[in-house]
Amino acid sequence: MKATSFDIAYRAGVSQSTVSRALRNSPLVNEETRRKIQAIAKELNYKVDKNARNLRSQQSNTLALLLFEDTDVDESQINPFFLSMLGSITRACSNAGYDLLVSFQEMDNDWHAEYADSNKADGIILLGYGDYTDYREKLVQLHQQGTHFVRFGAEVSDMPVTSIGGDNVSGGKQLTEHLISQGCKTMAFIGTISAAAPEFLGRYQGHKEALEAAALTIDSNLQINAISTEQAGYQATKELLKRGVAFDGLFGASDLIAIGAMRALQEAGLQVPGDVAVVGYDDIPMARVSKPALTTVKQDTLLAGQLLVDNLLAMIAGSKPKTILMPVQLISRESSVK
Amino acid sequence: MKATSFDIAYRAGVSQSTVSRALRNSPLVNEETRRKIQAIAKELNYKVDKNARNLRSQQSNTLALLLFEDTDVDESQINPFFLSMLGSITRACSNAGYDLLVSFQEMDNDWHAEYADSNKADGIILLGYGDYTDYREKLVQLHQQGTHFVRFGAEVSDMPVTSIGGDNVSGGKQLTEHLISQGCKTMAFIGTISAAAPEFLGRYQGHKEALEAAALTIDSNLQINAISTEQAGYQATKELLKRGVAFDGLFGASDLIAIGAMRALQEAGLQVPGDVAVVGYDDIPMARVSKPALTTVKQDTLLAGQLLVDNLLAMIAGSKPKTILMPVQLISRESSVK
DNA sequence: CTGAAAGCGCTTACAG
DNA sequence: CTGAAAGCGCTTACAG
Repeated sequence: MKATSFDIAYRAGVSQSTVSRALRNSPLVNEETRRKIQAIAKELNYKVDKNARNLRSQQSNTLALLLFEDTDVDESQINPFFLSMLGSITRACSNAGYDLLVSFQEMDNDWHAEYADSNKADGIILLGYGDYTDYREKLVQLHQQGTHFVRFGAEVSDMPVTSIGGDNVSGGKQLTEHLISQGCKTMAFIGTISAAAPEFLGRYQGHKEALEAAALTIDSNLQINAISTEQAGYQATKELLKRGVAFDGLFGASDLIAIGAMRALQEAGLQVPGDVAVVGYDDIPMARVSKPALTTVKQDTLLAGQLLVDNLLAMIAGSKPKTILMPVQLISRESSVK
Repeated sequence: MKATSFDIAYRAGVSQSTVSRALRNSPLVNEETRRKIQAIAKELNYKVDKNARNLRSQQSNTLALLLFEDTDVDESQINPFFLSMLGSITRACSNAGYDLLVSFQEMDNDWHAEYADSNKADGIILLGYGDYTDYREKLVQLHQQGTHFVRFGAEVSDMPVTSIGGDNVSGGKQLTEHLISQGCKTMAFIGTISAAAPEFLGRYQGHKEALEAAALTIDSNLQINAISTEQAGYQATKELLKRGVAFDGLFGASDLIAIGAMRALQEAGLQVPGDVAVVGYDDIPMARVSKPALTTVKQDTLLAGQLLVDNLLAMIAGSKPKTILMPVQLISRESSVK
């Protein structure tokens, strides 16, 4: 069957302890002995048993990635924005010699206890926008338990948590200034404005700041709540059109919302960007492909994934939680250029 | 610190063995004793240590998902088609009480030894199209080692491996028949035709069968190799246009290829579908959004993910490998309807 | 530099 | 139904 360190010890004529040391590159081993042992290990196709190692050393060398979804979203669809972070997270983990456990969670599950307490993972990465109110409570519990975790998203007030997120206020501002520069005077905003959705709230705040700076009016009739799906964006925009308040610019709080909004506008016979200029947020792959291609704000997901892992590892090693605000980048495409 | 089964035993006034049994719902425990133990466990926030359990019981209760990429693809991008399976795979795993380890691999790495030998995972799920030649060799090794694994994709000839895949021949045939029904007479095929890419090969075969059945000619000048990226589809189509051979239908071997192809056609001043009808393959989210929306073949990724997990678990439990060919579904959209 | 020994926290025959 | 004991395969003080 599977070779153990005792099998190697026997063949090498040394003790099992020495095998263990040699394989872990301990300096406490004669160079020649080490080479001999490593040769035998290779020959026998030996791999250290992770369960034994982890049990003994009391660490799992594993990180857990938990993805959250709004429960009202189609089960099969994950927000493509978070998916795009998966690549850099897995890569950063494997570079650090860590394994990555991935799981989708409903907000209301018992996930906050599951991973760290069972020694499955040394730390947790949290990804996903959901109802912040539920979420916050679990975060508090995680923190009280002393679990190491990091999350992508807006800063969590009055709690020492490592949050890495894009600068939503700046992104919202840049997009709105861009719309203004294209001549837009009356702008709609589609996306939930609530403390439960701090990302969207930040974008909306930037949006307002830009409007105020340009002395443009903010009409609450031109804002409609929507979660981050194409369908929600479509419905909200149809609802908006029903209200009969004219607008020449539309800010979708996410790309999915904006893409749904464009569909609703086009179905209503409006030209994008001619009649209404549209912008989104996230720069998901779809944004390049939609017609017209969507102007948006890009968050550097590659960097974010790397930072998430690096900071989690640092926390496990004992450093303090911190907040990182990543710069965002405006990507101008056809949907907003009049 | 963290509670152990001994802590619970002490408080409950029973032996540690009884605690273990009670928590695993063994019938060998008095109902009242069990309730008492479970209450204490809950109170202490006790979770079974996975490493200890796994070491003792010699199974990891974990599956590994390995995603492969062509090395020439942008590092940050994963084929959205495979990503869409991630959701159903994680869900199927957690329903079965298994954890899922996710990792991206380069084809040339040592992944085939990494997981099973170290007892990290009881079985492996392989996802991704890559160069089949390299791939096949590793599969043989995995099989020889007795590792349990399943893969999504075309059947592997003369090797007992569980392969679950869509019916590429049927899909290729359906799409081509659809193009013929729209009046196309001369069709281009963009996608690598090689034994190293059996998925595309199957689609091409179905394509040819449909053309032959309709007595249409197959011009090798109208086929160009391309891997599954938008960029490759774009480049190949530009190359095709340079050849100056006229065509009125274009079959992209994947949606990404087809979307790149549409861009090249449109840039060349051709109307899709007016001048050239275009079809793709996979039904990735982008296909709905592109303009014109892309006609394609949908593979049931939800079902596929579930089957992959179910069959891997069955193999671990001792059942024989098998091949499953899943039906595919034509989705007709604007890009092909003249 | 090396070996003997303890022990990580469980599960599971074995005996009662 | 319950307990005492062995043992999964390692790592790591401890002693030399």
